Amino acid sequence: MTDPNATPPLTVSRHELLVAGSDQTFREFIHGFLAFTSLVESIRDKFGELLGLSGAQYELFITIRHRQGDEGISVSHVAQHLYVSGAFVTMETRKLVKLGLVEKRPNPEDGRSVLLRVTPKGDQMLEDLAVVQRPINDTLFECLDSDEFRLIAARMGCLIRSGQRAQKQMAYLSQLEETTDLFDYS
Amino acid sequence: MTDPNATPPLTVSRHELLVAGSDQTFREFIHGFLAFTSLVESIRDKFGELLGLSGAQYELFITIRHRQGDEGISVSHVAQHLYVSGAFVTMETRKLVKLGLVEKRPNPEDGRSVLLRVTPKGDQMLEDLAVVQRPINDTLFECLDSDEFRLIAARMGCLIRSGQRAQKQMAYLSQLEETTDLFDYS
DNA sequence: TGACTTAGCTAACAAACTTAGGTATTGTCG
DNA sequence: CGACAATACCTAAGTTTGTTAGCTAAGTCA
Repeated sequence: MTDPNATPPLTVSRHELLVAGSDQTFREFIHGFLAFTSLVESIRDKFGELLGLSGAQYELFITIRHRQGDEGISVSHVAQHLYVSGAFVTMETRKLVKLGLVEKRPNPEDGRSVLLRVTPKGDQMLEDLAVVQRPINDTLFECLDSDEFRLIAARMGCLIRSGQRAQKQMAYLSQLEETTDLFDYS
Repeated sequence: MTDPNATPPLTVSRHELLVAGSDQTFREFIHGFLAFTSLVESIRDKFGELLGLSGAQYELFITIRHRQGDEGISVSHVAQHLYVSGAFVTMETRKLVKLGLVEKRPNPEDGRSVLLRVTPKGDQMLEDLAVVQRPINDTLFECLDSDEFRLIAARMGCLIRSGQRAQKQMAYLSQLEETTDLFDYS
């Protein structure tokens, strides 16, 4: 028999993430974070729509521009940054190339590799879009003052690295599960 | 002819979000935020997998528990919180009901409405899962100290409200576009 | 009562991916 | 050098994750 008054077990243990010994704040924070994420994604879909792109295509597009450097970025590197399969990048990139927004050229240093770069037309489209993005982004982060924004921006790199560690840790744990069947509720 | 040395237009204008008059930090922040979001989502998919659920089902599942209160939550309210269609909630909920994790009962106060609630079996599964979540969540937010965590957690509500405003603003602007064809690059 | 709106369901479809399997190229090691 | 594994990309087929359209039942309100 489960005690209906039992406190559910904590979903975090670091004392920095507990408030009065409870993970309630953390749980609220996670749900809030996910809700905010949905909102940001729906807005990004609209940005893409203005350019005639799907949300995924738009994300691919701005990722290429952000990472292209002087020479361009390879398909596999884009896939790594977006955490999607290379095959998906190949397929969606083809559409961007067809639209004249991205160009592909062979990597002179590696015959297997292809370098992706945003075309001048693509750059122009993104510059035009900024007119729309500006007021939306201003609204989106209205809550943050200068110090708060800088703090969070400065933490992003660390958060991504810790996220990658957590992801690996999770992969290990879930592979462990496979062999022990701890969660077999069938 | 486009001047290759021209600075791209700003994607934000609030001075709080600009660093030395540039939106470079903001752009990095957005890309970092999206990358972090992908990592969190991939981890959540794994949590779901341990319970035999897809990522979307798991998200639905924990959202029902989070919002059910004493009486349960309606299909349409869940859909609103997750920003998905009611039809999708109906379909995925059916699977959770079949697995015995969620129960549906008619809303005594409204014959059209159905109330969703996590069953004791479902609660037990989520409690067992906490053992795995704890170390992963600890790793995921290693970068944040107590003050930073509390600050960000305290800002979530405001961020969601501003996100909703931005979403409406965006819907308005994009509907405006439809009639003016400002972004017709065809 | 009649006209409209809302809640939920089903079915058909579209979008956003993945996996499997192929080819060409490169790196490595006896 | 030659064999062989690994890497980069591509294509095709399938899966997951949603959506829209249209229906029924129930509530709202003049």
